[in-house]
Order: sequence, then structure tokens, then C-alpha cells
Amino acid sequence: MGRIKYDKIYEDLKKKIELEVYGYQQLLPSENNLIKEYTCSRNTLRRAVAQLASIGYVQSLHGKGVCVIYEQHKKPGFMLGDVESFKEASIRNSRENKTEVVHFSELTADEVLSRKTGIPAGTEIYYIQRVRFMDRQALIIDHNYYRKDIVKGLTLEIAENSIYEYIENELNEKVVTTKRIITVEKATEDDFRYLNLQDYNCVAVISNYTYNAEGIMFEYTQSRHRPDYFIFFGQAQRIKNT
Amino acid sequence: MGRIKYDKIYEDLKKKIELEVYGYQQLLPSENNLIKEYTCSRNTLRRAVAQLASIGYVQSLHGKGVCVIYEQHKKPGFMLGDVESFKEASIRNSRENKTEVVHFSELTADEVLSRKTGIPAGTEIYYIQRVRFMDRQALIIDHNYYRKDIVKGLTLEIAENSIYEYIENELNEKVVTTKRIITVEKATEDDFRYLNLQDYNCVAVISNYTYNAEGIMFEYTQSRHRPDYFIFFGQAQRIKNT
DNA sequence: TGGTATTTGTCCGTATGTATC
DNA sequence: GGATACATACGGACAAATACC
Repeated sequence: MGRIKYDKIYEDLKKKIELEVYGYQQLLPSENNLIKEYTCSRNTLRRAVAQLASIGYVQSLHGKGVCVIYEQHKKPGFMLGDVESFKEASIRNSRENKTEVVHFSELTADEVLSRKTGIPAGTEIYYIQRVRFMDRQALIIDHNYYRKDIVKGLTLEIAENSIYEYIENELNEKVVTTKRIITVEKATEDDFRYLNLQDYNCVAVISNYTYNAEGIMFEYTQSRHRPDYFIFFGQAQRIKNT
Repeated sequence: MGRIKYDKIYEDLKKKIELEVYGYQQLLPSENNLIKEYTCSRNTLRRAVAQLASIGYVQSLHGKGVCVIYEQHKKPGFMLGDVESFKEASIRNSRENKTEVVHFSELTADEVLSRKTGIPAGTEIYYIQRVRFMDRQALIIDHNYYRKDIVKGLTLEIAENSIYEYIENELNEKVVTTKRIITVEKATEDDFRYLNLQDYNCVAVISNYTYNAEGIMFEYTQSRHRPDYFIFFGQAQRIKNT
């Protein structure tokens, strides 16, 4: 991590903010001072700061300085705002995690599936259903659809571990962009069977469309979450001045 | 809109992608060609392209080009991924909209409220409850908490229209950053009373923390959405290389 | 009220590295 | 190897907002 200069600066500032070296609602040192500290150019520093702003850690105030708006006690428990696998998120939160594959098949996309997933009809795909456990609680059901021509040689063993790891390390495919849609849906029979929904009759649904470094969509995943454990973090800057 | 050079270029490219001048999975013209076309520097162009990538329109492929991954038919019906008011979103989707204020009071934040909203205890605040209609359907209940020392002189009439417009145009406060948390919660009595929930027993909840140009949080809003009309769009790039 | 220094915002030009074809 | 294309990094110039005297 952080082989690149602006990324090192970003990581360093981020850590210092989290450790409250730079506290909430205080200003960072001025650009000129930070440039001296990191011996870098203005652009490089500004890029690092822009990244901090994009994750909601700081906010630039023209003519004044850069203000810290990160609050320690509001730290996300289970954050999904990044492109991050279930395994990665579990590890980051140091929770015990397990994945159980409940369905594994190969099929050809028809018109109906194509409209739902965006994968062209006629494409050969893997269809996998997985239940995700954290601390022995069934929290998520994943429905994964992978293009067979890109994600070659998927097996049940791989699906039980981390498909992301397989894609990135074995196949050397780079996951670059994920588009995401969040909705709330009525719980299905499968949802009731696998998740302990208590008296909830809905689930939180995240639909993911994942693109590789060639710019083609090779995965569609629908993650159905137990509502009481679901939380999603977003962050936005206002740009328009209409 | 678009008084600034990189913003004009961004808007122009965005429009061309939406009009499919540059179609899905095609490459944009190379940086050098676009630089000539817009007579701008490399940095300026790259900044515009970076913005397009951040909204999921394009994806850069090192050594190859910039690939369009925007798909016309998947355009969001009711998108809330930006910092955007209900009124703005309604207009953008050209729907009839109405806001009904069902509660308006002034109070002082106590410990309980402070923990929930992040507003310091002891602060004077406006508390407003509003029901949002679109096409005559009650879709959202908003619980707004505004700091009285910053959002001065709020009235019921303003709340019925758009508080954002008032803040930005009348008070000249700039809304800069919004942090957002999405959860699913059991429906309350109020939810059942105001929204037509049918047999859903949950609502989608968006909690907003809004910061002004001074870097201080002046608004907390909890928006409780009817599940069948709720949709949220996100977008993420993978950065880490661990 | 006004002038000056500080700080961030925009924009440009150039050099070098790295991936693809 | 060579051409093309994107990525990183540096340095400088001017504008705009703010703070201070």
C-alpha cells in the first residue's frame, strides 16, 4: 500500500486525523507548510487533500484553510462505501467470518436474466448463492453472476473462500469500478429460510455491477442483507451552483 | 453552471456521453486530441475526466484510453446519490411534488438528542417534521434539526417550500459536505400514519449530516422512505492494492 | 476604510514513468 | 524497438477569499 507519493501523504494525513493529531474542526497546517513537511509539489499535496475530502475527513475553506470534519466516535462499524469484499470488511472489523455456498451452477443468460443483470443474453455464466456469516450470525445472502469467459475456472472451493482474491491474484483481472444500487425489498422464502429475520418482512438489497480493467461488466451481484445489521456509508460534496 | 473551465469540459463530455456521441464501451478521443479540441492544458482535461470517472461514466485504462461505461437505459429514476434537495430531485425527474409540514417547534438539544444528531447539547435548534409527496403519494417523512444560530429565522412558509433554497439564497450559507448513513428500521407509528406502507413493516432511513462552509455541522436530517419507492445510487473505485 | 500578507482555487507547461499495441 | 496513451510529479503564474493591521 502507498507506493505512490500522493498516496503516502494521503495515508499519513488520514492516520494523523484518526489519531486526532489534527482534531475535529481544527485546520490542517497550511499547504506551504505541508509541502515543506512532505517535500513535495503543491499539486501532489493538493491531490492527497482532495482524496481526504472525498471520504469526508476534511473540507477546504477558500482563503482560510483545510478543516477537519472527521469525528472519532462516529466511526463506521461495518462500512461498505468502498469496493471491498465481505472477507476484507470482516477482517478490517476483526470479526469471525464464514461463507457457505448453498448453490453453484452454470447457465446461459436468457432475456429475463439479461435485463436484470445487464449481462448480454446468450452469455455463459456461473450462478452462485452464498450465505455470509459474521460471529455465527447469518447476515447476508449473495446471488453472484459471473461471466464464464472472463472469470474462468471457478470452483466451489474458491467460492467458499474469496472470489475476489481469485479474480485478482490468480486470474490477474483488475476490479476497477463498481456501480451500486440500494433498495429495500420484501423478503423472499429464501431470505426467511437462511437469514434470521425475526419479525422483519424486508431485506436491504445491494445490487453491484462490477467492471474489469477492460471496461466490460463481468459480474452482477445481488446482496440481500438482514435489516438490523445493515448499514451503508456515503459521502457527497455539493458542486452545482445553479 | 460551469463557469470554470474544467467544469465546462466535464459538462460537455458528460452530455456527449449521455447523447451517445461517445457510446457504451467505446474509447474517448485520446487526451492529446481532447486537449486540442478544448484548447486546455493536460491537467485541466484530466481533472474533467477524473470527475466523469467519479460518477461512474468512464473508466481509465492505462495505456489504452478512457472507456465509456455509462449505459443509457440504466438511468436512475429517482437518484439521491448527490447532495440534492427533494425539490431539485423532483424537478429533475419532472414530477409533481408537494411538501406538508406536520410539525414545527423550537427546542434545546439535550444529551439524548445530541448523541443522535451530533449537535452539541445546549444548542438551540428548530425541529421540523415534513411529509414529502410525489405524484400525490406520500413517500418520505423528514425529521429536520437545524442549528438556530446558523439557520436563522426559519418559518413554516419556508419549510413548506425549500429550506435549501432559503439557506443558500437568503442566508448565503454554502452547503459543502454531506455525510450520509443508510439503514433499514422498523416502521414507527408515525411512519404507518403518514406513509402508505401497505404490508411493509420497515422503512429505509437516510441520516444526513450537513456541513457549511465554516466546517461546522448545522443540520441533521433523518429521511424515512417508503421502501417500494426507495432507491439509492452509489459508485466506487477500487484503490487499495494490498 | 483600505492595504498587505496568507491561504486556497484554477490553469498552464514540462519532464519522466509505465502500460498497451 | 518504437509509437501511442495514460499516470505521476514538479514548478510557476495569477485569481479569489480571508485575516489582520
